[in-house]
Amino acid sequence: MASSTEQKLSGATRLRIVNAAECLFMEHGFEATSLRLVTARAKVNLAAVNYHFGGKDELFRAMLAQRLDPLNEQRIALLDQHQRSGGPLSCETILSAMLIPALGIARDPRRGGKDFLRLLGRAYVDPSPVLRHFLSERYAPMVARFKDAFGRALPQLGKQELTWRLHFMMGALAYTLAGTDAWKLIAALNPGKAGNDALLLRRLEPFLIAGLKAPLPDLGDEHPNAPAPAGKVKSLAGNAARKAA
Amino acid sequence: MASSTEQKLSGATRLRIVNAAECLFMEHGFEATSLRLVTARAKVNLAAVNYHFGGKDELFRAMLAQRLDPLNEQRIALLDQHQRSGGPLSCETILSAMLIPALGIARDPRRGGKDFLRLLGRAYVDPSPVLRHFLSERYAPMVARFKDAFGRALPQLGKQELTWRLHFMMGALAYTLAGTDAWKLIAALNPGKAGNDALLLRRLEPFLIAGLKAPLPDLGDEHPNAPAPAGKVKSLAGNAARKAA
DNA sequence: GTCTATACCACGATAGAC
DNA sequence: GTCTATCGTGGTATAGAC
Repeated sequence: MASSTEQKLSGATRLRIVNAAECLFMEHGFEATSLRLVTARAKVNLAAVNYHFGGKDELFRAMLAQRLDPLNEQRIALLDQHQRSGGPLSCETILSAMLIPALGIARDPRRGGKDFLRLLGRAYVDPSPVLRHFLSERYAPMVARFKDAFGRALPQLGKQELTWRLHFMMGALAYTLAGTDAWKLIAALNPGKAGNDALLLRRLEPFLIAGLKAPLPDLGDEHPNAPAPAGKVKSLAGNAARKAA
Repeated sequence: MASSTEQKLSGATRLRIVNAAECLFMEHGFEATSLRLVTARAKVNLAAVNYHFGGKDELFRAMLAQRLDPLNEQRIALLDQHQRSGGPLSCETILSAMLIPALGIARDPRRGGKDFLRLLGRAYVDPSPVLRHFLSERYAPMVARFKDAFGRALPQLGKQELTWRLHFMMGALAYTLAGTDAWKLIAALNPGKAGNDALLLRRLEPFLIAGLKAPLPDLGDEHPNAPAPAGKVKSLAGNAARKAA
């Protein structure tokens, strides 16, 4: 049942590097973290990063996978557990299988805490194609399982519509977890209190559930106040025809 | 009635720099865009950036403000227009005042098109404190106006709850606009068709509206003087206590 | 006040000695 | 496996020309 991510850990050096990189990447972000800083904290030579990982990018991805894969595996396991326990699942139950493992990370400083979620949210909107491809690959199994589960719970949604709603949901989730504001806000309001993060999720939950269950959009273009029949907009084609470097 | 953002445009150099920076920042992102590239495209000396803007950060912020401020002013103007035309506004109307100006930008390559919205979304999750402060400052007037409008349309929400829901909504919105996936997906599905972006917003709209109107969360046993240990929140913490490998 | 040339120092990467 | 030396490129600061 080991994580499916790990290659051989050849020595202590590799481990020291990822551990140092973890803190620094989460604290300062990718670009603001220099390999010289990482190697200094890890007490290894600068060139060791290149030897063990091949470059800064790959160190980043390795560190990300080490946290992300267990999170998604945990989500799937929780969903499995719910599905084994009988009848059809409610949206609330399915959603909780996504949120609770994330909450567990947010509460565990040893797994990066809120900083990891923030880093994840940032990576999610990063324009770098390699990072995007890496992330979607890592997310794919989890997303597929949950899409299926939500599809059963929301049969009125077509396949396309379901895809979009999950997209919106992941967006609200990513930004909520990623934004510094949310965590700072709850920390400022209730400084001494535990469970603020749980409170945040209990607020996010009804918002997302209602969004998922929302009535189907009216996609007809025939409405009097519908903004754009085809003939009306000409600038879009020009935009799509822009040069792709 | 002019934009409240602009200081004196002393010369052509400053303009040439922002124009060049706009394309490059939007295309490659902040870090991947070098000042040497910008100044080369603008056909000005490298040091001119530092002279006119003080540094790369401030050039970025200046360029961002030039696009963002008109967008938010347009949103406020649209909301004003709706409010002047009579009775209380529906959530749908208020939301449309936010979405339609953004749609206008997405469709206008001369204002950055979708690239600008993507850049905006990225900036939104940037960990840099200066950038965050800059953005929240630029957003503040618009957010305040819309918060007030939504507050009237959703009187059942308390002030705090309203704040959170707007936060969630902005998150889903920013993510949807920022993500490359959404635009690529609609472009792939309907390559020749105009109005795809409008279609996306018509799908996003009911999701957001339903989320805003969602029933109030059950914040359960949280009381000011009842400190909550981990085991307290039953449905969440109980499950969260699973193995932490 | 504007603009230019140039010098700095930190960064990521790499080759080659050990 | 590890280390040193070095390369090309990045943002920035400054001195001085116009």
